[in-house]
Amino acid sequence: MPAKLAPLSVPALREACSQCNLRELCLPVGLSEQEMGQLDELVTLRRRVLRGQHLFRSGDPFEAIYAIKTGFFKTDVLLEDGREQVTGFQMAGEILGLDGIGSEKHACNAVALEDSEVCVIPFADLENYSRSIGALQHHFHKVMSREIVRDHGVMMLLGIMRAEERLAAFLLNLSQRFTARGYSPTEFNLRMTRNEIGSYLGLKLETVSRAFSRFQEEGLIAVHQKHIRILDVAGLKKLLSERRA
Amino acid sequence: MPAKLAPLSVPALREACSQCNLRELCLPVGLSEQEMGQLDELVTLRRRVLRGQHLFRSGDPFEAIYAIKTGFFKTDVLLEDGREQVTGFQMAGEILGLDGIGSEKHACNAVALEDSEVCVIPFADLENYSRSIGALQHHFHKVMSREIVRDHGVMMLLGIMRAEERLAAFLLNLSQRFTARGYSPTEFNLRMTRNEIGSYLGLKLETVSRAFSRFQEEGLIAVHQKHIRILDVAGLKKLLSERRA
DNA sequence: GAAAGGCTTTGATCTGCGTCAACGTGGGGC
DNA sequence: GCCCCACGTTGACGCAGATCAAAGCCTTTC
Repeated sequence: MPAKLAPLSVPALREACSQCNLRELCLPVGLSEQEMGQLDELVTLRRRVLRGQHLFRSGDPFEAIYAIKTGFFKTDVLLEDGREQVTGFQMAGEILGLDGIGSEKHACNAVALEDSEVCVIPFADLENYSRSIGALQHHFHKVMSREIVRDHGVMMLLGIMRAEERLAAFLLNLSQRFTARGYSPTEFNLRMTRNEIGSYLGLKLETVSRAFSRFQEEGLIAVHQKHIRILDVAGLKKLLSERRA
Repeated sequence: MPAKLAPLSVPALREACSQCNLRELCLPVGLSEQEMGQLDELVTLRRRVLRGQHLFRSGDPFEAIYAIKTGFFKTDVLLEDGREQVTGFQMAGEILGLDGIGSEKHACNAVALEDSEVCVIPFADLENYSRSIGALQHHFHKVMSREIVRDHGVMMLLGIMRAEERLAAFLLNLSQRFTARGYSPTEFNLRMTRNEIGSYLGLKLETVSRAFSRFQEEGLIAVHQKHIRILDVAGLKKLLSERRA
């Protein structure tokens, strides 16, 4: 875990949201042409975060939320004794930093898993704009709400599913999110290590590795290191719905 | 699990937020006298929910969020095969229904664990009011954000803590919330069954029961059925911070 | 006030995943 | 292009918590 700081800030390229190819996935969903133009004033700053660097750390003062323009992140929480819980993996178009609003400090760490770029959305500005742009206000509320629903899904993973169910749910979720971004639903590269997957799913890395091997033996997927090919989507889904003794 | 429906709606008693003794805990936190008066127009409906009844069910159309005036709730998500994950327990002053905003349908079930009363907050109205009352807007965002942080805490429980750590964290959390409401930090009645605690903590009811017994043997608490007396707060906290082989 | 049924406790046994260990492998840096 | 080291795989074994079982208790209902 590299401790280097200070990813550089770059002055805004003049385009922001209205020209962004993620506008159908990200904050501007549902805004009119003209309203989206207003967002261009809101999002005037980008920030590069190199692989392994932190976008923010738990305890940092909260000032902005971040929309991922390119790249891949994980968020995690650390216990004093060093145990780590990965709370999520985020990809392009998704929002980081919502946990910081409540206490005015970030409540988790956000680490880039590959070289990434984020749009900085100063939170006070967002609240101002969303007071005049109803669609922005409403969509922002939806984004937060979906984060809550997503978290409840993870609680189900962790609370009641067995190891292979957890991994199947994880792969199907990734597949669906890659699809929404125009990538293959069945073939992708994992950006995270087995250890990070395990931490997210409440499993040890050996268990994750064994589950991958088992899925491969059963013809559900083909794994080679971080490269995954899903061979039998229905089979993975069946794993999720069937309970066994 | 009783399936009775249709809790009755009662016309608003003319007082709502400005006279409510929960106003320092609930949505109106941080509002001026005058702004709080405006909330009285927003919250014009209460609803009684008897023990065992649902306030809403997963899939119900989302129209309002709810502030608990009196009583105690659980929220849960059910898997098709009948497995249940309790996602939270809510008490007076806390907000229910935030999960529904994103999809316009409720994403969990909310069940009263004792006879309860909630204030109905029509969501479209809340968004309107919060466009003119900045403090309301901001506080609402804080409420949602804290829900996300709370969920991350539960993910930590479920992902990396052992059974006794989970139960200790659960008791300390209840204690702290009772304290904030003016009740004893060390003596209270659980409103939920061992099974519901287990479902929340990702444990089986027998494990919960055994952990209670163990805590009692060790002099940390006194348990008699649903009645809990915490004898050694520091001891419970120590359980959380110390890692063992 | 008695019966019934849900909830809780406790014990015995089982098992899925963790732990420990050893070895394989591929990508990044010199 | 080679070496190194972080990452991944696989096997053997152990244990925390699940499962199965049985009995007692408390609350609700009529």
